[in-house]
Amino acid sequence: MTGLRERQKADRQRRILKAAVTAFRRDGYRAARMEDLAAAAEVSVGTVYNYYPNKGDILMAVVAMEVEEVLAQGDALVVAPPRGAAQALGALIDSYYDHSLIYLTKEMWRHAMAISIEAAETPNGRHYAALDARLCDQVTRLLAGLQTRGEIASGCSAELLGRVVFNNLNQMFMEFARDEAMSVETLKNLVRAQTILLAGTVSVG
Amino acid sequence: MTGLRERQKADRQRRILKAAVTAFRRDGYRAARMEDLAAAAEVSVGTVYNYYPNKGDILMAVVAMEVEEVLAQGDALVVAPPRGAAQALGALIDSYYDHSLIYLTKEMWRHAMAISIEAAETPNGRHYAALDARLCDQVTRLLAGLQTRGEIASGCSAELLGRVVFNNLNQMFMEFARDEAMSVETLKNLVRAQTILLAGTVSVG
DNA sequence: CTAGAAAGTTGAATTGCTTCAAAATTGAAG
DNA sequence: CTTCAATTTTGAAGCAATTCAACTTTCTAG
Repeated sequence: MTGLRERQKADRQRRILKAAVTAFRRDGYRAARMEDLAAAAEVSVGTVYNYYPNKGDILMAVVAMEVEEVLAQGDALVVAPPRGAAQALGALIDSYYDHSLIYLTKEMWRHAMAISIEAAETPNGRHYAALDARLCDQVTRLLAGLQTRGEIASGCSAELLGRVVFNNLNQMFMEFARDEAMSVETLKNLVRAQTILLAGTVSVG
Repeated sequence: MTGLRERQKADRQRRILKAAVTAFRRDGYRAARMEDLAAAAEVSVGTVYNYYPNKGDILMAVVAMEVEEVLAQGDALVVAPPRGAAQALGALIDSYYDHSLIYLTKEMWRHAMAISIEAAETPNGRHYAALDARLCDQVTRLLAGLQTRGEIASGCSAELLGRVVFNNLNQMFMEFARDEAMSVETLKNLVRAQTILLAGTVSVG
């Protein structure tokens, strides 16, 4: 079943990813050289490229870890949202932001975002776009649930509103990543006010 | 006054920028090599670097051209907006999108956006952020004007709403740049619906 | 007009990501 | 235990952006 080859392969994969997270966090994504990273993982540069097609993909693997966890947390909230449109949306958005810097630094996020735009048509970019789409969908599902519970006017499309809310929180997260000095609390407060404006306009009671 | 040196300098600057626009549009930003670009401008690579600190800055110069013209057009609209919140906002946003691919291709936009995030703390990134801020401010000024004219509820902060509208149109523009297949018309229709949702919630009459 | 300083140009060297042909390792069959 | 095919690893070569020390051109003053 688990032959030597397979075990070694899994082990190397793990070592490379671990080395990458360490190096990226310590030196920054740009400054971390593929050679250093390979050395830390105790493989050659060529081997790293056997596991990941390029440097950006390694970063994307880290992003995926972060976002998958965020999505899992978010689903729990969508299933049982707090009372009130503002509370529910606020809780979801806070949970996103609170879990945004566990594996990634702002600098790493900046590069991840840059790659996702720059290389939109590559597996890289598509993967990132897919994660984004799932987050957007999650916001939309929450809004749809709130409509069902009668906490948001049912006249307006949850799709449309969800997209706008998501676009806003996403853009604000970029702002946050851009500005090393901005704290998560500041971000949360800003977006909370904006989201209340958005949801408030269509909320009931 | 205009010594030989100054004339040559201005001439080279112009030649380099022109060569860049041509090369970027023809070969794509990534594929256009600094050497080709230098050759087309009839200078050496080193000279290009004497005029622009790096490849990204050349692209940013082109972005600046595009956005400055967009801002000028927009100001005309802000001064005398059409009747009705939806009409006025729609006109402004359409004017942005209609003038987005004059000098730049989608591919160039993608790289420009990537650079602006990736290198947020460099002159490059700051310049791009400043242009963004001016666009956001323009949207806000339009909204403030509509409030004065009584076409939007004066209870809500023009700052806040302007930011949200801008974040949304900006994010949608990124989507547009990411997707080679999306037409400007599609983009305009999508954003129009979203903006009406946003403005409609606070519009009067 | 000429010498020297100032400003600008040049392209070869450097750097770091990526590729790829040769070498090494692992698994399977006899 | 060999043999050989399949898989994987390796690191040197290739490529494109960027730097920089040597070289030119332009300007200024005498």
